[in-house]
Amino acid sequence: MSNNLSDNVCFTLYSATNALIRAFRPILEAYDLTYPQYIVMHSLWYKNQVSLKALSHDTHLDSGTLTPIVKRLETKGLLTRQVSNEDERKKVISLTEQGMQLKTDAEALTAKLMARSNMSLERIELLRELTLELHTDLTKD
Amino acid sequence: MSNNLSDNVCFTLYSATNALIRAFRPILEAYDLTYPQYIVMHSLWYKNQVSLKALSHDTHLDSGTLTPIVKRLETKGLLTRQVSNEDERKKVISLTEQGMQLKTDAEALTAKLMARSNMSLERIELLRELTLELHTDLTKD
DNA sequence: AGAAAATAATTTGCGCGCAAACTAAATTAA
DNA sequence: TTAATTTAGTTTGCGCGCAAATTATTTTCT
Repeated sequence: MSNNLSDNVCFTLYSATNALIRAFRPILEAYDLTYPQYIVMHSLWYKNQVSLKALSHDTHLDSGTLTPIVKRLETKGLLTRQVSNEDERKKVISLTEQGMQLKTDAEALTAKLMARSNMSLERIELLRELTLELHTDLTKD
Repeated sequence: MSNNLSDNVCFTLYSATNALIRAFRPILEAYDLTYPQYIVMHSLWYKNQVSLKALSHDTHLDSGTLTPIVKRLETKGLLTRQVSNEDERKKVISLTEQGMQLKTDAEALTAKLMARSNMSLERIELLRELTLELHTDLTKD
């Protein structure tokens, strides 16, 4: 029977994620990005010229969440949105030259941030596996 | 060198937390609570009649986040906010009878939710320890 | 071909999460 | 004692996160 909030895995997961995004904020500010925007850029560095639907699949973010994020990145000049030729419902999201140039600098930010924590690489990798497993479990029905 | 988003512990942590809150939503809807509101109630079931400052410490939530959450819980009749007698800057947050009655039903919700995942109790406990460690690491300076 | 259903993206509404600015009360310093 | 500083809580502004409603296009059915 758990009474203290920290005995509760949901609470510790929730708190750790908030703390992580908070820790990311000042680092990402140098690139004028929020964490969700960084996720989108990261996804595009790996796989460019995708539809919003595909980007939603890759980032695990809702299309209603993604539309305004992508618009803001467009305003910053990091990507473009063009109506697809084959299917006019779709939009093709493509990195600009400027958006691609961010990659070199920004791609290693995660390692930089995690290095600040005192966790060992083994425990970080374990955390990665467990959160991936939980996400898979929770989204598979 | 990681390229795929799922290779990134920050991303898996972030996605798992979003999925968890999404999974919680329909369960908590029966109690007319959001997940952060549930955290506040849980904290008060454990330690009642606290200031906003103390509640902020216990829940790891910002005072600017907490004020509107607590106000909504007050509107629902689950708690009251009274100016402290000793220090008029402080407000004493107290559960109402209705707020206390929720406890019995709602306290076991986490277990109910986690049971839906296929993770073993050992791995859930490991995840709890790792996220607690990460949170401690990230908030200790 | 024309109607019905499905799909892609946007919009709307609401509740966070938090930095920053603000108000009011208490404490400390001069 | 009164001025300066600190502390508790609220407000404001912005960007999510997501369910639900909406618009536009494509596919499927008859």
